[in-house]
Amino acid sequence: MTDTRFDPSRADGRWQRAWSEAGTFTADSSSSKPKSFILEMFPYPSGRIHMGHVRNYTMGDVLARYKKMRGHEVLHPMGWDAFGMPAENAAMEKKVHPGSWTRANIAAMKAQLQRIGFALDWTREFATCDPEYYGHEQSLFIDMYESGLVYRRSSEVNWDPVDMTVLANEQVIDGKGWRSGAEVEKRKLDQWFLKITDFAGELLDGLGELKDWPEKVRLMQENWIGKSTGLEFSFELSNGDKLPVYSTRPDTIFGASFCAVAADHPLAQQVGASDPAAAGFIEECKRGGTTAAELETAEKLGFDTGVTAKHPFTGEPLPVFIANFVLMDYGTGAVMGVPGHDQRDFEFATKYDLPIARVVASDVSEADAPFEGEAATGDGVIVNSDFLNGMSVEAAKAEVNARAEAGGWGNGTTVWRLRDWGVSRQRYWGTPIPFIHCDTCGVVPVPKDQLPVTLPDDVDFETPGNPLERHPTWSKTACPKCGGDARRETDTLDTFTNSSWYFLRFASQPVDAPFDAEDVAKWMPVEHYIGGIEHAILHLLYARFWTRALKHIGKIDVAEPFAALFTQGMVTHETYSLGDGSWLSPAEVRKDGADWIRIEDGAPVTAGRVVKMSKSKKNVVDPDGIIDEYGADAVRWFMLSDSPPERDLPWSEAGIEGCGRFVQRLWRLFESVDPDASGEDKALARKAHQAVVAVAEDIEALSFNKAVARIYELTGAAEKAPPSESRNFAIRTILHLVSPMMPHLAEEIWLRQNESGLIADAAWPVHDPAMLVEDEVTIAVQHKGKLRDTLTAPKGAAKEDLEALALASEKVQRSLDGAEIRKVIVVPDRLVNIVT
RNA sequence: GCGGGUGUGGCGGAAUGGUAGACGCCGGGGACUUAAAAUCCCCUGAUCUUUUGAUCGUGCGGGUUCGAGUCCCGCCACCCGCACCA
Repeated sequence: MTDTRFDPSRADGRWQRAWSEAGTFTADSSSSKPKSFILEMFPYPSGRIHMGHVRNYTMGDVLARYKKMRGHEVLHPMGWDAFGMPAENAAMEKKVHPGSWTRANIAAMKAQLQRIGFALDWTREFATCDPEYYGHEQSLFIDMYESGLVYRRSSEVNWDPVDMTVLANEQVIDGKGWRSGAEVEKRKLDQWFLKITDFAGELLDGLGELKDWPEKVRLMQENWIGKSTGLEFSFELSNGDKLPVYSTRPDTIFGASFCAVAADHPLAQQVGASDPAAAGFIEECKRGGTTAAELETAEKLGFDTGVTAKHPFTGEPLPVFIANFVLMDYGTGAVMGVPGHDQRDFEFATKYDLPIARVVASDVSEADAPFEGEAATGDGVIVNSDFLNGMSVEAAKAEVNARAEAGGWGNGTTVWRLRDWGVSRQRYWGTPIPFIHCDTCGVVPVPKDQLPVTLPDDVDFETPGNPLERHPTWSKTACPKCGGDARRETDTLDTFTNSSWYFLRFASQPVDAPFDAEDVAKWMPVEHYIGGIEHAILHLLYARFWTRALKHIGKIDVAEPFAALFTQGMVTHETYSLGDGSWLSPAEVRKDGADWIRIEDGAPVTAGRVVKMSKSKKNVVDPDGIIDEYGADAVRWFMLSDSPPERDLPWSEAGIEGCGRFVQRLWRLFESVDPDASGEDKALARKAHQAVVAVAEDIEALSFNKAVARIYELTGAAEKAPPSESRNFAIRTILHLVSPMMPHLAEEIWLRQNESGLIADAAWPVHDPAMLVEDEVTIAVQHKGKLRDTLTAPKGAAKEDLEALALASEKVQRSLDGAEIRKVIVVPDRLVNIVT
């Protein structure tokens, strides 16, 4: 029975069921095999799987299947990052409960993932909105609270007036909410915080050990944590108070000509209270835009408070300004202004006509060198600075720090840019914060035997704001301590907490605890974590923090959750637009000669830039339709072909067609095996052995595009070769090599070749090292640095023989044209270069 | 402004300092077919040349080297991240 075509519509489902029934990809924690935890960032159940998911999960899938073939016990799980605002928005717009909306999306997306044939352990599937999951999260949150890692304080927060919620600093982009895009306001609220700043140093130092993380991500986190060292010291003010400031350049202290405080600094508030002009200026500062463009051009503005600060060394009085460029939430919210050596201070001093002194110069003789329109921020020697004169910048810093500490007016300190993580959200669809407010006992954690604190189902989304707060009964409870009337916390946790420990729950999921430390130890850390670069800071930093925090409180013994991180590129597509600027989807247009037109009415269409697939630009291609047409294997193959995985992958109709053709090409190749063929084809056999090694190396380096190219090469060679035992061997090898990438086709062939069991359980082919070595090599012959001829020589030929062979070449002789040979360079097995 | 990345045919991209363009896509020509689809074969960086072949060619300008896409110095362009962080 010879079928001329592979029919994915029949084969795909059959094998997906076979794997599921056999439990092929169920991970066994008690296995004695080496363990591999392969993880892709779990999806938010938005409704549909998109091409970005497909690419992400295909990469992880190839790794997982490959690791299994190499004899590893593989954990490759999948779940749902199911809390979040889209569900509440859907509730408001479509009048469905966030829970049912989310569950329906999960069901649809799971079916889509299963159609692609991913080697996932579905027995460990969970959604973060499962009460079992968030109940354990509540329990961990209480543990952290009891260890002092959770605290509550009133704080000015970023309030999103459209989503009616608080946003973390990280969720404010250019002064606007990351989701709503609305201008963020400042509000004071009682908030829950996680003490990520306790771990700032650890999180920074830990980056050094993450050798298999992209340099880019490590740098982004490093900048985000933002360590700086300097001197914190106090000025004595003319009004009797002290003004603490922070500076990284105490060496320039003799160049200080003013002080400046933030608009919301206590001193500014104090002055503003009695001086309407000051109050007006403070208001103006708060109104000032915070977008990049506005900051770029914003003028440095100040308001002289009339208060002066006494210079700690010279005793000179320095004017104290309220200034629009000083930030309250960094350092002490106040700075000393050194115009000569800080660009902002320079601009400020120029505007307000303050002295600009030089205290750092390239050389002592340059002590009076004028400024050239900007501050001198470079290195040099200290000048015009009394006892610091002649010192290097570094030595002067140390000297000033020492004198400040000895004098008791300052201390060398480290300042971090990282802020504590505000996790309170005034939303419904999230993990309820498991605390109770009692008028007598204060804030009391919910006793663990009462967890989970579950969300009520009967909620109203008609009015904006937090449905939990409006619920008639939910928040009413008894205090666990005194039994009196009390109120439940109505804030829920930021969804980033859900994704901060989910990998631990994948590794181990007992009923009565978040995880079992022993099982966690078996699987963690994640060997390969794959996902988008957009999580470089938030999710990845929070997950690192939770892991360290859980280690700190003795729950686990792992410090870093992800041994290797891979950030894959996006799937992109050309964009199409009409003359009026409206976007068209790829399905609505077609090519007409050299131009694009709308199919419907032939209207001319402009093909625009190739950008990330997005609903707004309509340049999306739905995976389901493509799978219907070409089958799962063709889609998987496309995702791995051509573009290196870290770069963007441009989707193209021609590309997927090519992949579909290749699936059929392989089918025909496998069908062409003549089991009775005999004879050796050493060159082909060698190619097969080489491919086994090369494809393995490529997969391990996640260079899937190269692995794909190697398989194409071997396939081409096998197609052309006459029947032989070697050819059958090469074809069998191809079958194994493609099986992680095209698992359905591979199973189908495996069955047709009467092999037993599933190829998914088969081992990676073993290569013969002796067969990797060529016995003949092609030698390039160069003259004047250019290629003149190539010749064939036995592998390992002597230098003299190669030289003689090269000189014997007619082409080489013609190029030499009788010139005198000065030197001959011979690289064994590679080339001969003749220098004249 | 600071930090990082990328730049190679018509396109996606290969290439331990050693034959630039593997592999795929597009395109051209041919075979098979009544025809089409499918499939197979050949060609496909540029210029010159009938061919043999020659010259040029990895963003730009220098340099190191017998030999540079690869190393060094100096630029340019584009993309990404951060940004009044004292």
